[in-house]
Amino acid sequence: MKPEENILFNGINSFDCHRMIECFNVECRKFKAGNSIINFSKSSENIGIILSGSAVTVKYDINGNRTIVEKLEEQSLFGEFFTFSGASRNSMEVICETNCEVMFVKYSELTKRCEKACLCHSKVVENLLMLMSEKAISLSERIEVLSQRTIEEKVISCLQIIEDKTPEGKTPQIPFSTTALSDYLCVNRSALQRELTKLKNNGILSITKRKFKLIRNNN
Amino acid sequence: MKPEENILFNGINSFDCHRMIECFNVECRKFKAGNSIINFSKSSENIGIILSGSAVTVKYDINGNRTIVEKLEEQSLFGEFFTFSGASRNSMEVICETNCEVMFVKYSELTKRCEKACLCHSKVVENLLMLMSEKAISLSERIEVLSQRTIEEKVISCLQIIEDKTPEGKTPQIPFSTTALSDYLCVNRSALQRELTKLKNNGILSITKRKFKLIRNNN
DNA sequence: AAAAATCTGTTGCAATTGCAACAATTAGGA
DNA sequence: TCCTAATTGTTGCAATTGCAACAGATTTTT
Repeated sequence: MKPEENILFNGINSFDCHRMIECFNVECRKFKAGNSIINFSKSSENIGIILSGSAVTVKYDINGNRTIVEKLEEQSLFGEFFTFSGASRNSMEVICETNCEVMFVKYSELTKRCEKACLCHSKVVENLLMLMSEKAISLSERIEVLSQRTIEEKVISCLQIIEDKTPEGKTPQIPFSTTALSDYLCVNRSALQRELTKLKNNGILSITKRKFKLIRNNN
Repeated sequence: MKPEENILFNGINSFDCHRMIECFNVECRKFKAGNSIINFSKSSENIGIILSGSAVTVKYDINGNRTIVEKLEEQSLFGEFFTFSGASRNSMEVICETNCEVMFVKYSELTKRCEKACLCHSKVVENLLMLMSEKAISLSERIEVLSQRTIEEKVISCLQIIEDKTPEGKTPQIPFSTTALSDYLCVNRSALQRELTKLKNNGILSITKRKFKLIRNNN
């Protein structure tokens, strides 16, 4: 995907885009599946945007447990919160799931005022505010899931959020393998498996591969 | 507190502040303890800032269980994520704990370009980006705590974050009662109590009222 | 196509957690 | 001040969860 097709430049014409990409010193890099894009232990000045491929933000705790903090798809932003606040969170890292193209923009470029491209500059800031909001909402959703007390409730809450986001007519789909889902839900894999089987047996859930359907009893 | 003393107007002189407050059509309102400031089920154009008092963002799940999503103190922003993304998360609400003064700014006012006050306008946007980042970080911290597998790990993780934020020389302090802490950690109160007692008996933690100290064995 | 690695699904058992019930203490209001 | 409500601290028991170990299925690599 070309940098100017990125969601950050939404609503800005091609000519202005190219001018800004130059003006902002945008840097594009490619990464191979499995490699680390960025490690938040060293604080960075950059905001990253996935142009193609997918990645995950992971965190390792002291015991070596892996937690998937967030799944990053095409058009996802990362690093922006730490960049803007100056905080540095150790042991967090962005890892490519597939080969990725990534675009980096310096924070200082985004907030500085630039006479040449002032109009579209505010549009970029507006887009950035929207992207950050959406990301924060996905963090809130994660909290909603994790705040459920039992594995069963966590699973249902998670699947319901996915279902609500799935466009009319499409089949809801879990974006993870079962193993990765257990990392996302922060529970033991086999305990998750047990609950999934139970939900299936009780007719509450049907799953084929990653596609699923929740059967609600609307009484 | 006066609107111009608000953190959103950081770094902007008093004269420009007054000009912007007028230009932005800022609205200030007072709320009584226990009342609802805003209900996110109807999407709003406003960003709110607590000028005085404290409030909580609460969420009700399908079973009617109440979860405290966030504690809002003086200078806290709320509604900004939903405002910018246009998403509407039903069943979330901001409730006053004490009497509150709240300032509302329309989203459209913040992103529009304004010839009269352009320089300080970008400063406001920069401030807003920082505030949103900090809020997102506090959401990430919540996830970090909730992603711990056991109550013991959750408590330690939570207390460590508080300790890290406490300025040199001051005693770390839990911002909740034990009962509220169990809501924040999403665990059973008496189970939390049991773990706290265990940590104390094992010499890992000392607590007096809400003030505490973690005794780490740095091997 | 064979071999290796990873993922899925299952189960017994031990550890952790939730629940309920209770007494003791503290905070808040009349 | 006294009374009431809320919070703290404790415990036995039941339910849930984590752990380990395993077999089968699937995917990836050679």
